Order: sequence, then structure tokens, then C-alpha cells
Amino acid sequence: MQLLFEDLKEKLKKKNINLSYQRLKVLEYLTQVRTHPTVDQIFTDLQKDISTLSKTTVYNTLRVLVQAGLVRVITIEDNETRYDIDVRDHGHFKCESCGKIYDFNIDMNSLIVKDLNNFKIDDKNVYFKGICPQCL
Amino acid sequence: MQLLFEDLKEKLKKKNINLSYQRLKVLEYLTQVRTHPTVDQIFTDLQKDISTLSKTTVYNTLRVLVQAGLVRVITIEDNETRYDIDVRDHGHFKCESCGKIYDFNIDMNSLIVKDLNNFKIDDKNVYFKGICPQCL
DNA sequence: TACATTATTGTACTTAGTACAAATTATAAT
DNA sequence: ATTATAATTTGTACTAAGTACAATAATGTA
Repeated sequence: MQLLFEDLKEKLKKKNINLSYQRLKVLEYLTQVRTHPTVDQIFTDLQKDISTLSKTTVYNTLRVLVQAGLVRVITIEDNETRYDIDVRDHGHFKCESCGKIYDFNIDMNSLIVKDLNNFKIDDKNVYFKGICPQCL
Repeated sequence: MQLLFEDLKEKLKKKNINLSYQRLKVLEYLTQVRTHPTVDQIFTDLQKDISTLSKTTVYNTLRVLVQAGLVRVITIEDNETRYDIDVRDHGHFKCESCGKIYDFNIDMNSLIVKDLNNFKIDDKNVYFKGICPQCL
């Protein structure tokens, strides 16, 4: 996990994105808390360490990280935008009972569809909903 | 198209959902306007016909229709909830240039993943983003 | 028709996210 | 080190989506 964080710092440097204290803290948080947190969760938790933290900074930082391709946005639910440090292709399952979001492996290449022959595809998201084993 | 609308009216009756004027108008709109409209688009257009229409009614109606399984929610973008009268399995592609949302066929069964063996899956969504042929 | 139930409407409220200017911090050059 | 410049953070005000709820209207039923 620590390796991932150091790796991400390198990637930021290479993209000429300043490694400010706040940005590093957000990045560190996302590498450690793998529950696909919302802005509010990130802000509330980080504020315990950084008392002067502004929610705007969290929004700004996440926008920067998403644009840099280091973080992905999850819009599985219309009323909650979530963030994921894992940008590799994978699906998300939301349990409608406990609310937890699970990652699952998926072969995105097996998804390629003839209908989109002449389309330039930049981003693929697969969202499932239902009930998880623990809640069943 | 008219056949679809009549068919949907039947389904509403069978589910004991009142066929109020407003609900029928929303349903009719969704069968005719296949651009995956937002609440605001539905409300603005229908208000031309129904001057007393309330946005709350549109929200209520859509909730009823979604719960009845006659309409599906599309959360491809975090800042815009859209609605689709086509509840059959299919994917959605959003062009990040013109904003248009395209439907595409997809074999959801080929997607089944071992990671979700003990999960009860109720809803499957596939969202792609990129640039459409017209914008390329 | 009269009653009970359900749906609609409008207002007030909540909350996620944005705009923007002031203050702070970092960067670079001399 | 000092200054000038640029970038970042912060806080406030604002916008817009969506909800809560009570009053009104419409509908179904005996």
C-alpha cells in the first residue's frame, strides 16, 4: 500500500502537478480507505488531521486527480458521487441493503460491441446492484 | 410507438397504479422522446401542455414508474439523472463532445463474473464515455 | 351522492457542488 | 536571503437538484 502511495507521488510529479500537503493527504487517504468514499467522507476524516481544511480544496484536488487519471469517479447512485483510487478496469456492485460497494473483476475486452464500431471509447463503467452475501 | 404506450398503460393497470393524467403524460413523453431526458427536460416540455404541472409531480411519477419497473434510471454522469423507458438490458454511451447519449446492444449474460457468485444481482448498468462518430 | 383514498400542487427546506476573491503558500530569479 | 511571481487554499456566497410536507384537487367505491 505504501508502495502505491509512493508510486502515485511519482506520477503526480511527472504530470507537473504540485505535491501540496492537502493533495498528498487526499491521495494517501484514498490509498488507505478503499470503501469508495464520497467527498463528504474524505473531508470529514481529513479535517481531523488538517483543521483548516476546506471542502472546496477536496473538490479541487479530486478534480485534479481525476483529470490526471489517478482517480476514477463512480456514479453508481444518482445522489452520491464516489471516488476510487483503482483506475484499472473493474466493475462495481452496490448492495442495496447495507450500501457497501464491492469491486469485481471483469474482462472489459469481452464487452466490445459492434454498435460502437466508429466510436472512440475513453471510459468504461459497469455498475451492478442487488444484495450482497452478508445481507442475504 | 403507440402500441408501446398502450402496452405500458396495461402494465400500470395490472400493478394497480392509478392512470392519472399527469402520469400518462409523463409515460407518453418517455415513449416519444428517446433522448434519455432529465427531470427538468420532462418538466419543461410537459408544462407547455399542462400549465399547472408541478415539478414534484414529475419526481413522484418517475419514482412510481421506476419502482414499478417501467422506467430505468441512468446515472452515467454525476450531475444529471436521466430516465429511459427501455428497461431491456442495453448499454449507454455518452459523447463527451456533444453530450448525446447512445444506446447499444450488449450481451449481459456474457458478463457474469465469478466474483459475484453468491450475490443477488437485480440491476446491471454499462456506461461508456468517449466521442461519437459525428464529433470525430 | 357521500365518503375515503390517492394524487397533485406549491412552498420551504436540505444538500451537493460551483464561483470567486482574499489570503496563504510555494517557486524562481536575482 | 529577498523579492516578485505564480499556484494553491480557504471561506463565503451562490446555484441547482431533490425532498418534506401540508393544503388542495381528483379519483374510486359503497
